Amino acid sequence: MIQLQDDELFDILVGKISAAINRTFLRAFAADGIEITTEQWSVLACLWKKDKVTQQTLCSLTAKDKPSMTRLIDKLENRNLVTRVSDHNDRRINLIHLTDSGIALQQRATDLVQKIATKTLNNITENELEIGRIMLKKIMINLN
Amino acid sequence: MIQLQDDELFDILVGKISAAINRTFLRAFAADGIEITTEQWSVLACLWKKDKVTQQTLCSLTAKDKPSMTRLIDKLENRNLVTRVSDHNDRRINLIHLTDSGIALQQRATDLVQKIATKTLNNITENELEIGRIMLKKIMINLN
DNA sequence: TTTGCACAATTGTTTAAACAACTATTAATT
DNA sequence: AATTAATAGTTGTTTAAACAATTGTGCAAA
Repeated sequence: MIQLQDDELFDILVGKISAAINRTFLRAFAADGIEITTEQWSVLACLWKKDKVTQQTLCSLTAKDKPSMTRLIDKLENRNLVTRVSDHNDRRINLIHLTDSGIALQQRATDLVQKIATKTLNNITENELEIGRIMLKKIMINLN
Repeated sequence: MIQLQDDELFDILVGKISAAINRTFLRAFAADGIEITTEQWSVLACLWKKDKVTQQTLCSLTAKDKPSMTRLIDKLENRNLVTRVSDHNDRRINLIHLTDSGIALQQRATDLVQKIATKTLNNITENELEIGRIMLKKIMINLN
């Protein structure tokens, strides 16, 4: 029998960890004058890796639904970080392109995230990290 | 240098795991005719462990802020699962009491959560679970 | 061809969450 | 005793997220 209350899995479960990470992110970004939310960052992070993809692709990568993505892209477009470019072959599709500002943001944001990650993972051994990742991966698989 | 993108820590980070758990919970509860949200359950779970505590205590236990807790308690009170009882010694304080319905719900909800937990943790070894918990605990500490 | 189905994205609506500001009560300080 | 500070809880407002329903486009079978 698995003991759930009072432990760290419970914390995941009730979203404590992701909420804490979210807060940390927002504050760190704001402190650095980068005015984007964690969600917006997660989309940008996908684009920095691979640009000019459909909104649907971004949905899959970030596990958000389509309406959420539409509004996330709206905000990123308002801040002039991305643009919607209609696909010539299939007019249903918007390809999301990074703007120059969007591209320019990558280095600063990545540095900042790296700094947060380092702090967040402080004092965790290689082994713990590896096994922990395996556990999380299995959890994700079991949830689908 | 820690590789963040494309892995399971990234999934925590962007809230994928807690969102997935949240969805699973909501659906399982709804399917069983239990009309409470994951957040409401997390408060009830605290109360089933220790009843008649302040809202502030529940805030700490669930890592939510006071306004969120006020509204959570409002909903639980509307569904007749808890009541606010003013403390005689300190009238600022509400002690949150489980009602009979609130107490009665415990067994069903706990069974259901146990079932979800078992499914979610399927195929994860004792060792992975233990090390994973250590990792998550350290992450929580580092975030505070 | 046209009818139906599938897909990409959007809009509408409800519900939750976060931050700030406020009220009421108690404790501390002078 | 009077004033100030601190604590518990609430309310107001903004912002995000989830679900359902809709629009527009492309594809495939009758």
